[in-house]
Amino acid sequence: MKIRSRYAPSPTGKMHVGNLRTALYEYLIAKHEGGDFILRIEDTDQERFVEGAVDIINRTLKQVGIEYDEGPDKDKGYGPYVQSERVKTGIYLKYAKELIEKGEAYYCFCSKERLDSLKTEIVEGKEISIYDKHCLSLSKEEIEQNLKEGKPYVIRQNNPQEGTTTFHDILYGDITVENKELDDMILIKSDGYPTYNFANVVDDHTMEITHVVRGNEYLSSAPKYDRLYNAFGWKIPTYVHLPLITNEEHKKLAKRSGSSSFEDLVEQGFLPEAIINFIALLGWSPEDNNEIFSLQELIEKFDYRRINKSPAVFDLVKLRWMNGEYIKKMDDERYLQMALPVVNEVITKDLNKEKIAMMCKTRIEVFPDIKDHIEFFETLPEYDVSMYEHKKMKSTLESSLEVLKETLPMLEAFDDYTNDSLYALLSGYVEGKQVKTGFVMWPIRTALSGKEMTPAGATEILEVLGKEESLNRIRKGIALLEKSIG
RNA sequence: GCCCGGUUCGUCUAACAGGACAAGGACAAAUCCCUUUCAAGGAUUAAAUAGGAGUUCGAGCCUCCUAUCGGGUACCA
Repeated sequence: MKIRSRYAPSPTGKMHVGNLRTALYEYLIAKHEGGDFILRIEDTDQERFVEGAVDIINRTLKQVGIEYDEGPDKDKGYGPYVQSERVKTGIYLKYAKELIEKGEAYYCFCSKERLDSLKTEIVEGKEISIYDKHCLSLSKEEIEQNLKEGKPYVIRQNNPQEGTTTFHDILYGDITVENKELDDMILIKSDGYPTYNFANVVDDHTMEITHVVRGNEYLSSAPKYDRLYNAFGWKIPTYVHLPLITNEEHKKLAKRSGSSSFEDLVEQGFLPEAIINFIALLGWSPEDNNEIFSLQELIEKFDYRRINKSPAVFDLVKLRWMNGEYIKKMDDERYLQMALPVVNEVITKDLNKEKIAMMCKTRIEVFPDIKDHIEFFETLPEYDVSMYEHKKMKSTLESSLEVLKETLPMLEAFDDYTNDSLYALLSGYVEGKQVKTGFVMWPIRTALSGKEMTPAGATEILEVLGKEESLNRIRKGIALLEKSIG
């Protein structure tokens, strides 16, 4: 049978990485076996609906390269694909009534006040309430009467007080619960909209969904789903409940953490393909030891039976590393396209920006990292004279001063400020002096940059800075050293 | 409270259906090589089966208890 998987987000705001992972896994499961991936918008909660959230979903999927076979704008006969539109077709009410007839559901006219009075205990700030099946005992006449009067009602699932229900999850195996633990959850709300729980079951069935991937938080309500499916006599889809993603403190990744949504990450300079790659590995691993995968490779390798069931910490450090790997592999054209804007933010002088950008390619993990690397090109920072001392280079204040003083006239007399020529020039000096290259390069680089580390060597910096600015900086270095030595 | 889950190096994880006392890989860390500084690249090191019982010839894999983390207990999804 052809796999039909679905991603069914609620348009309530940003795309949380947990949701993205769900979408990705749904997509991979389907595509791995040539199935269809469907997008369905679950907007049954009008209160939480956020304007523009659907756009975010669409944009995100597009950016990461997940294409759906069916969706709101791609009806293949199972539409509509937006639940609020499905409500208008009367589909949910129809099925709810069917359940009532079967005795698996019932009308409930209880007022909010009565419901509140049921809330007996308060544990850790949470109110515990169990519906007492009050309205189950209503007679047919009473129900008719209430309905006729237009009394607001909801439709609740009628769960038995005895026996057990077992449902099956691909990862967690069989989970059995006592039926008395199953509350009579609401299927149809008083505004006529179905609850998520009910809409989900109806839609998954009518859309012939074969595989359902969702967060762990639904594990508890899963048995109730099974009862619904069984009541209708429908085939239960394959369920895959995913472990949650936590932060470093092993707490649920909060919306506010600043890096919990796809957009946040993109804003921080992460590449969509790196994010997808990283997220795929949160709870799943391939058979071999590879870690870098394109979406296409993921499709080929993904086997949902290899999903892990323990919670995963969202490790930003590793994501940064992975992003760096992607940057290194990027072709130069695309790299420059993304790097140049950052360079331009920092460098206003007329310098070779492309060259500057390219220097950073193997040194950054995220594009904004470029800034710190290149600021010295724009302005020479104040630096401490002690920076001229370097054990490994055998560089001291005195030796640095000597090197700078001796190379200055050479550089003044030289006009071909290109890396190779400059390197040849200074190499000549190095040879004549019988010292290590670094012994000469260190003080020059220091004078040019005022930094302990730079994305390029001395001669490259000379080239980019140009003759005039370079000489100025070296003279400044000499002055600093002379003043310090006294 | 009640119900349901999870627990392998600091982190992500591997270990075929319980079978080798070096429990593998990656990130991070440390050391070394290379080097025109720092990276990159190469090499190496340290680091884990939550605790306790039990089943078994044999347990990270099975059972129970404890601890701990999480989820649910909504006219939210």
